[in-house]
Amino acid sequence: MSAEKTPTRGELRRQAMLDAASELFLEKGYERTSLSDIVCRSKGSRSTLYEQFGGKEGLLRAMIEQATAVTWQALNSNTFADLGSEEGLCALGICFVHAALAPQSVAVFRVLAAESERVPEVARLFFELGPRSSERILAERFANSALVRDGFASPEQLARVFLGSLLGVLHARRVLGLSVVLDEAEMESHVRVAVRVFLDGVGCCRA
Amino acid sequence: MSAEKTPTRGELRRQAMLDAASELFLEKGYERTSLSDIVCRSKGSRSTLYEQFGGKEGLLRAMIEQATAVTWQALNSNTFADLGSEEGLCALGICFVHAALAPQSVAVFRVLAAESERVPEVARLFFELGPRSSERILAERFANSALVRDGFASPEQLARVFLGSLLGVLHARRVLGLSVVLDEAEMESHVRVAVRVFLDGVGCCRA
DNA sequence: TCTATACTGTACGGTACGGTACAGTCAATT
DNA sequence: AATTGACTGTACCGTACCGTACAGTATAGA
Repeated sequence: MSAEKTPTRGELRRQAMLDAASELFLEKGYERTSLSDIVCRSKGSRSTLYEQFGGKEGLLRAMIEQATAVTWQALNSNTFADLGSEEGLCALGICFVHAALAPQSVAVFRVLAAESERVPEVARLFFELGPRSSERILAERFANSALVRDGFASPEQLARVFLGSLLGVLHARRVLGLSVVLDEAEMESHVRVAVRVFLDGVGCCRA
Repeated sequence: MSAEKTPTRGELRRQAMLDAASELFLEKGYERTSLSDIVCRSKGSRSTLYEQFGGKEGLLRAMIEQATAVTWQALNSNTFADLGSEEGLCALGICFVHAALAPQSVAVFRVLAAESERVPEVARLFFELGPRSSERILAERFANSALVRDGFASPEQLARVFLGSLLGVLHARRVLGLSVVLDEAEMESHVRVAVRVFLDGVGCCRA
């Protein structure tokens, strides 16, 4: 449908190496994954790796850029027309949590947590394409919305608070490797609670 | 005042090494910090390091356990009597954000993000003494509180949502090394917004 | 002061890894 | 089938690091 040609042999090898690197970085971390591991799993060769990526760090960048693009694609391509409504916020919320907790996303986050000093521009790219993008979308909508009370909080603050409440401490759990698997229903339930709290709070209109 | 004796020479050297390791792991990450770096900065010797910690991984454990205890001490020792009120929630919130965003805490998180597979019990310890502890305190209070509407959400869900909203995406920023320094006033403002949203929401009582 | 203990400083072994070189092999195109 | 370019497999170099050994030195207690 799109302009995709049948991939050349080189493109296939490249992708196989990216996939292998992605898996291994997830399993063992960046520093503890050796080039030989990657070459071995990708069934490619050392020489090709150097031709394609120029070295270990080049492979890291390529892997992160691809994983980021793939994982957050849905969020950035979606227009999210009705962000004022509960339903609209839930839709974005579910999308956001999916993206943030996806195994690939967690893998990238782990690697960047350890290596951000060394590849700061990749860390920035990940954040901009990922969480920051959602933050911007939300802040913009909030700014033109009746949701924001005058002088109460900036749209940016509200966006941060809302997105944080969606993740709760689930992201930290995942990154630390402590998480039980979160099934679809639990996740959706969590998002609904967060959205309700955000819109109506938990204590008002009650006493 | 307490049972602290004047520390022995050994205890002093041990602490100097822990401090040096803490700084270096923060600056360069665990894998990229060599024992020689630590020995050099601590002005100690290689032999002493092995006597005290048994190796690099022992040093890692000791450093994380100490940093965790120190950083989250205020939160776990505080009783937080009035968690039903806005003021009480703000007090806990500020304490929580301080603990979570403290440089030492971020350093530990970074290391554990990369190494959690290798020292899972340390990762669990960090989480239990840190975020999980706050989650428990809150959930318990919420359970005995008028805050929780019947059938709306479990106390645990609310605690997760609330703590997440306190952090927003600030923690991720810090861990990825992207954060501008957050001054005290901004932080407090953020916490106040989060607490207000949690209690009253942002859209209710309005239309 | 004398002695036992603990810390220092340095050197070394073994290993693992990143990166390079190069000869051999395979695949696509004509 | 021939040719050209791309991929493979392996061997190798330099380096860095963990962990150990050991001789020398400072410190605390009798």
